[in-house]
Amino acid sequence: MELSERKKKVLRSIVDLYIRGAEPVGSKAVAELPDMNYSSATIRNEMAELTAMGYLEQPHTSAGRVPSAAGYRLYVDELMSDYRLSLDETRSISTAIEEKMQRMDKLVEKVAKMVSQATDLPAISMASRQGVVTVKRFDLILAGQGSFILVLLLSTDEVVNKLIKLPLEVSEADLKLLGAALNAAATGIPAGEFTQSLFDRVMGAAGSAASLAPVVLEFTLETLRRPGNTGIMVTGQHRLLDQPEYRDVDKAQRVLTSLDEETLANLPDVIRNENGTQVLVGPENVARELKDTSVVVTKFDIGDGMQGMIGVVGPTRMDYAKVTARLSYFAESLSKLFAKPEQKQLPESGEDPKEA
Amino acid sequence: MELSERKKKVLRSIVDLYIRGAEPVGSKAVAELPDMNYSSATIRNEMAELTAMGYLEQPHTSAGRVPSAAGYRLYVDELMSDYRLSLDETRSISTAIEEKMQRMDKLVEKVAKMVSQATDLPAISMASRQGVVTVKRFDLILAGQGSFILVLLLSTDEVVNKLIKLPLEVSEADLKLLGAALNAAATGIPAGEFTQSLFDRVMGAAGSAASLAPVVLEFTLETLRRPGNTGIMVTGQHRLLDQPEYRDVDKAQRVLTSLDEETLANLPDVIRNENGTQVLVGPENVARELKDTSVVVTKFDIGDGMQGMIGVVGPTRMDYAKVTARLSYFAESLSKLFAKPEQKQLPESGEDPKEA
DNA sequence: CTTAGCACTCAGAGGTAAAGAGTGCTAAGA
DNA sequence: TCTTAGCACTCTTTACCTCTGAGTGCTAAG
Repeated sequence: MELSERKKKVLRSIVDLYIRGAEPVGSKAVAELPDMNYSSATIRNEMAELTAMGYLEQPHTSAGRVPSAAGYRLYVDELMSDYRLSLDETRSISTAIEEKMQRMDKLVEKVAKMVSQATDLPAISMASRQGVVTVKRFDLILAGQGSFILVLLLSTDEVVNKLIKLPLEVSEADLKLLGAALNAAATGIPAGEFTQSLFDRVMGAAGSAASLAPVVLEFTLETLRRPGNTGIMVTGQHRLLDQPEYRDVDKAQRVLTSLDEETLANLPDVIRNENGTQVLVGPENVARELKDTSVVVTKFDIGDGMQGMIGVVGPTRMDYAKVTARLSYFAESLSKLFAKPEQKQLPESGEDPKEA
Repeated sequence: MELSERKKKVLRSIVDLYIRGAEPVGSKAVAELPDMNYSSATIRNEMAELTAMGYLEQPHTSAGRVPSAAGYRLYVDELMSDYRLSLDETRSISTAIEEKMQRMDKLVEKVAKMVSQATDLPAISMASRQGVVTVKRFDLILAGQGSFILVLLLSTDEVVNKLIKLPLEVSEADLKLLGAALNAAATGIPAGEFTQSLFDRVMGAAGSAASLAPVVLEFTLETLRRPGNTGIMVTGQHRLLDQPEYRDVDKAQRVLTSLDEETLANLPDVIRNENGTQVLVGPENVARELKDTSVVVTKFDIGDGMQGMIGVVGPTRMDYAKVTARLSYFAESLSKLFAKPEQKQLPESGEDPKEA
């Protein structure tokens, strides 16, 4: 059954008011809104019906109404007015993002921090690699007695390296031989196709350097297999305590705990299919602990088959319009940033360093 | 003035009781302890004196006593009984640490998680490089049209790399030339001595590849300068809310906020000089917000001029004996783990990969 | 269909009294 | 001289009460 225009207006007003005030909304408050041309009694009737229909709830008889999960759902899907970012907001977001940054995952993490700050809520973030990765090129560099550096250039243009120390002498010639063998047999091969026969082939071709091959191949396999996900990061947990609904320590505790743990690990599954910004309202959520908690997440591409996800966790009452707006803007900025890094200065490049 | 044995005993009992109960301790409770052979009145007298001496405090007239900062200090320094880790505890700690791990900082972070779990308190961690770093060796690898990989082997045996993309064609010969120039002029040089004349020298020696030199040198300088610190990580914040003293949301909020922020940035300074496990009691602490909060930290060497730090943050009342024991054990295990990695399997080596 | 009015409900604030914990001091006992 | 029992006193905590105010649902009039 479709809601009347007036009901929608009332519902929207209630959610809006509740978002600001975090307190049950009474008929009078709604009636006093500037563009609400009905008396509180009329509003009361509408509210009674909305309650019967399940869009509103009443904590106790003499309290105002609070939106139910269904109410929020409707609000998010249909009623929510677009929140326009002010010029100031966009500006500060943009300049913050443009800061030169290095590692992709660090960047996403850093952005999450900014999101958390911008929304005054805890933020979650994740960077993940999508699709299959292969090695584009192997390089082996002699690095002294019994040690050499293995450098892998991946199909994603990531560069990965490892210093390998062995209890046996390694010669330049051996490395060359092994390098050639690897580049011939193991480039362009996804982790799934690293079979025994591949190992054999490389070892055969590597001649005197055959004994080095297993170490190298194993590391390579490990690298290719490495789940592309950087794991979910959570930042700004403390901001949750700013929210009136978490003045109750036990509640806050429960939510914070499930944020910290691996509870969020299955979040990606929930989100995977959809694209863009999406809102998970309370009960729809993964963990039981997150009952009156909502999650707003957004996904974005960052090129080279990598994907990022940033999101915000907060009370179901949170200001969806604002949060969604901010989040989308961040995501978009990030996508753009990664889409055309070549337009930047010389020293800019896709990849990066930093080690153990 | 030295305390009488009995006073010490009373003080220790009070701290112990307070650690368990988180509530002011009365004379009766102390008198009822099994090995306390005095009546509550006697204890009361002792307590009055200890209060006068500043080791105890009284929240209000009719409440029991609470240890003052000085009281804790004394407790930690002299009175605390050794907490012996049970076999179970050591075993679970050891096996957890022994898990094969990759990046040093990730490892330290992971250990922090375990510490947090083991102590039921938030944990902080940091990995830092000590002393001056130089480049041991430069390598340049051609990686396609207009791009090459720069690989730096550092004095710490870390390997750092960067994929550099340039809008100009690069030849194998150029790279060789540049590599030679770099290895001749810029190895063994700390960041502080990267002068203009060094730049000039490399560029002069690089001939046709001179144009590539600035990018490479800048990145190198950046790498060497990069503060060795991985930044302080905080895990398990939510556990703070388990502690009765943080049932007050505002308080918890304040502490959590200052944990999250850069407040901890100057913690290293406080700790730098000392070695081993140390306890910072309340007021001694860095941030004002951490007033009735204590920090127990421990530092340990992990070879190659790297140092680690793990610690625990909790109410001043925390169980110092237990926490200190756990922490020391973790630190020791980590030190050992890093001290002799060669005893492990072949593929084990000092360094590692992963990029972004 | 809208609105004014009214009786009713119920959470929360404020105030008071009783209970309970712990103290300091005094005086008696070892 | 040191220890301990006893007691008056202080002060927090808790329970309980009342009162207030917000908000409701219903009814009847416009």
